[in-house]
Amino acid sequence: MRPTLQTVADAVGVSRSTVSNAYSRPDQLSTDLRDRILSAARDLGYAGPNPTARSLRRGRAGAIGVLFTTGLSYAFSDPYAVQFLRGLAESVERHDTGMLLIPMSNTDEEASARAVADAVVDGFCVYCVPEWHASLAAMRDRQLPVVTTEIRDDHRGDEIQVGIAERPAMAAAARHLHALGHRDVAVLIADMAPATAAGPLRVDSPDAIRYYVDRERAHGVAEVFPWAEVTLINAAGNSRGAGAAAAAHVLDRAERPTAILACSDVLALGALDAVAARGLRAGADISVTGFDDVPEAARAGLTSVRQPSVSKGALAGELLLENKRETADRRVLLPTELIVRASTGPAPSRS
Amino acid sequence: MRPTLQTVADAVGVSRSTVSNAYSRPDQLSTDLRDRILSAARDLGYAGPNPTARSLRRGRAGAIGVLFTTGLSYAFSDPYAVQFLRGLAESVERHDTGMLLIPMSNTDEEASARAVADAVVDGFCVYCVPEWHASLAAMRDRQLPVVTTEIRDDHRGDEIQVGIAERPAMAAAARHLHALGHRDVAVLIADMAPATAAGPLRVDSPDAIRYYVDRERAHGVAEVFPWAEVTLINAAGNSRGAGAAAAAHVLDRAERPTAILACSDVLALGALDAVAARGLRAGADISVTGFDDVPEAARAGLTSVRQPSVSKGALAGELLLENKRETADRRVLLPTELIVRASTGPAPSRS
DNA sequence: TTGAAAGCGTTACCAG
DNA sequence: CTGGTAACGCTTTCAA
Repeated sequence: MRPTLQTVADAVGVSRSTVSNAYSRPDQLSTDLRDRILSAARDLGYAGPNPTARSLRRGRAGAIGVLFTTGLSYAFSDPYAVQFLRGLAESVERHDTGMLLIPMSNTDEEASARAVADAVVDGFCVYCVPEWHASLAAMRDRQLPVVTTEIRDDHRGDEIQVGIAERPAMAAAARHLHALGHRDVAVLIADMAPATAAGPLRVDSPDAIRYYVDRERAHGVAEVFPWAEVTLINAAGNSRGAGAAAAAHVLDRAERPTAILACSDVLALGALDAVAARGLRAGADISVTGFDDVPEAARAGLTSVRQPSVSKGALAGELLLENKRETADRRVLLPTELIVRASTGPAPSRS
Repeated sequence: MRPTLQTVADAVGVSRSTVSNAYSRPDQLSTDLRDRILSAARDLGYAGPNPTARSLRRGRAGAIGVLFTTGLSYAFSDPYAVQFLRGLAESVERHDTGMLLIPMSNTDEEASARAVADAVVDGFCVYCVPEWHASLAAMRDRQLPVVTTEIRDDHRGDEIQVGIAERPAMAAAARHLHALGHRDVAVLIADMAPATAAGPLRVDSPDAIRYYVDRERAHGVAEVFPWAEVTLINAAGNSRGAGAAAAAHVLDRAERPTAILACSDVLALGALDAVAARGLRAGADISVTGFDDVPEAARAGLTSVRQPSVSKGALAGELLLENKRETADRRVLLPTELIVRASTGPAPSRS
């Protein structure tokens, strides 16, 4: 049998409490005794206080659960996600807390729900999970603090929210294109619902778009361009490849749009790939905008809507772990900014 | 106070065990009683069995800890890491297990060590952590099953190992270049130790390289080219930007090497960026090879050493969670293959 | 099909 | 500075 605190206590001839103190409160006992206990523990092969037992007793798991969609491609392949996660990791670490990754399977929602129910955590951070996913219900059942990256009007209970104003942010990009004379634009969304086909999509209103972020950003475009004249393309995934494939759908048309607004930089970078592959010049023959302003965007000269990804993650962690009481502190709107680069330019005159 | 199993049991007028069964063994009681219990639980606001308590009692944490270096850039920004992680996630999920991310801070090793000591997990997966890191000692103290992605001769205890033969894999790339007539080559390593300066590095033997993977791959190069004639460049980070900056160091020399062997694809892609930025043609003016064969490599026409990243992760998870007994099953060598693309070509004749 | 009892390994409190 | 006592919330025999 594995040695426990008791084993060590017996060996040294002290009580459990003292051994416990030797590990968790070094100042509560003489250095001498502490050393004796620690070395006895080593000799006995005691692995240190059992974290599970400690958690139970302390009433603190020492970790937060991170729910994120696996989508068609793995979420972390988006640099934006990586940055968000880094911010989250930093603040979580400062609170001596870990991150339990809970990938949301799209094929087996029940498995994910079970994972959520069994997660040894003190709270959850939800990131890009479709609102209909079974695991979200399971999460609410846990009645733990929750932070989301979506600022929603239908504020669910007391979820903490940290995010950006999606519509105006995207509208800024749309307005930029409009000012450049563009009138015929396409919007690239990532819709990662299972079994969605990539390709053009015809919906009467942005409201019909399933994912919150896609939907809101589409609304932003609709604020500037009449929705009926906008071409909506579903990339069915959030990756560079998916973006390229989706862009191909409109680039190869006889009457191609003069601009493409992508809902993420990875999609936009893919669109640029497709543009280049056809020998077209971005910013001249066709304009492309992205969203997030990831490092690659700068390198590629991509006009993009910048959002503070790292801070978003850091704040999410901070708010979740400090669990502020005042509602004002539980909803943070972060600023965005349109960064104009070479990928956008005046609309070419139609032939 | 929060309701517990007992609260529900009292309310319904049954024993704790019955309520427990209602959740964990639905077949052990009548549907009727079960429904009564579950609805009472809902009314009382009972959040379901406490995962921590359950873990303690069952002796199973239901998660594995993933140790990875944060390096200078966040580890997941390497597509290779993402693929590995995806494989790991898949097999871990199949075992109804979660993944607890434990980033290894380079600036505060003790914090990481504490995180490892407190992690509620059943085992660890170590991925790209420098061997001297304090957290590894903390991990061994836990005496839990461990899987590494390095096949080492100094086989540490009974760690499970799944990896590739690093030297021969890299030697294949070197041999390919040698056959093309290259004699003056540079090697790009990622060495992410804290406070390392990027730039050329002069070491008497690959043995002096700190990171296992860098070291072994350098050895592979040394099997083909006399080490004294190889230029070693430290990118001090594993990112595209770091690769570009590192490559610049040799590209701007009067006598630049005719080929660059990068220890990862992201570094190689960065090198290609640097090559292109100087108006040089990869595969003609200078050859570049990568390692991993991530999707971007194909897109960029990069010659690379392919390794089965996803399977590596999947196998790591599998072996860790099944915890096979026989030593033969605890060490898996995965195949690699050199994929030749346009980024390598005959060595240009020296002017 | 249900219930009673016995822990799982720790930490917190309070007395000495 | 040290030790006894009482939880923490659950699962698991085993017997009824």
